Amino acid sequence: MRPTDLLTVSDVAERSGFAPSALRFYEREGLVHATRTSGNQRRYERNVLRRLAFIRAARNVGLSLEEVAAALATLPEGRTPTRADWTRLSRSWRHRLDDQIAALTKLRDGLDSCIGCGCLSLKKCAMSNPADVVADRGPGAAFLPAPLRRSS
Amino acid sequence: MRPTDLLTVSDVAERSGFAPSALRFYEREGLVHATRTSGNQRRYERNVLRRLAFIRAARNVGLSLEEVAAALATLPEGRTPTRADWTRLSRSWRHRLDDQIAALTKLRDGLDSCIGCGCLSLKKCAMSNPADVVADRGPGAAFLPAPLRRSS
DNA sequence: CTTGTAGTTGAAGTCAACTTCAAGTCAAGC
DNA sequence: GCTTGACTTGAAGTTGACTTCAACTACAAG
Repeated sequence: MRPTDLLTVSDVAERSGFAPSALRFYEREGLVHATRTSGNQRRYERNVLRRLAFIRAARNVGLSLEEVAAALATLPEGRTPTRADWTRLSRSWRHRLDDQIAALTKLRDGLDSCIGCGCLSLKKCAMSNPADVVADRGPGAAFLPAPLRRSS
Repeated sequence: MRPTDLLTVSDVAERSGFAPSALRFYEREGLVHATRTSGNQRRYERNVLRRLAFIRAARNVGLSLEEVAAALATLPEGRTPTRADWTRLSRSWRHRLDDQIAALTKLRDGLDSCIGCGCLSLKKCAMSNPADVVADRGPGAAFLPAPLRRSS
């Protein structure tokens, strides 16, 4: 589309759905990389789109940018990541999603009994204290997965 | 436990699991109410614990404080809320949880096929674009329920 | 009455994940 | 070569839900 096959920031913004400001932010945070023209404008290689797709997907799963960065850092340095590389990164999400679904399901089922009783007891109600645990705010047993958790 | 049956801020903090600072914040925001001693210290009625239980539960379901406030505002002014009042408030969460669970399940199932293909295509992959919709950032079709959504 | 713990306030800080702004520079079509 | 729109930067602002701080006051046990 351009003299070379490099993409401008607005190309990438349009194709990835991320705002240009987000792209710059991600670059500052080390999540994506861009080369520069002689005039200091960003030029992206096409593979950045896959990286951005990964980032969006990871955010949907509930990963923080920090976690995403850590995951991306495990990609091989020298070569272009293969399909298998991406698959490896995605596979761990399955677990995370299972956990999230299980937590919400438990919450919902707790709600069913809660509607029956109308109690909202702090110590007993599955909705406000879903794991049947007396609120112990230690770092240990968090009921909801991080993205859903309200810690205090 | 005290001369009257009124609770101090630390009583409530301990029993509800909310930090005193959160309790003061909730009071400023109009979510809970406290009377004052002659020396201007807060004294809570016991029913505040139920209100706080509701707040915690609502937060777990993914409601914002603003939504919680709106829900609490529908409670009757004059009388102490009945079991039926709380039940009515809780009932609407069932839907919300169902939506959240459905969204996550769809995401997970999308992941299964995604692991198979390793594509992470922006336009096609269920993980980064789970509703099979070209990213249209209008206010309309949001894939995930609000608490899970990453809007851009 | 003294002492120490618990409580009070408004203002400011925190965190994540960006967005917005101002002031200026680059690239491309005519 | 000129104009116009795209791009650059660092700094500051945004949002939600609180937490932290400093400076001060209240309450209850001894």
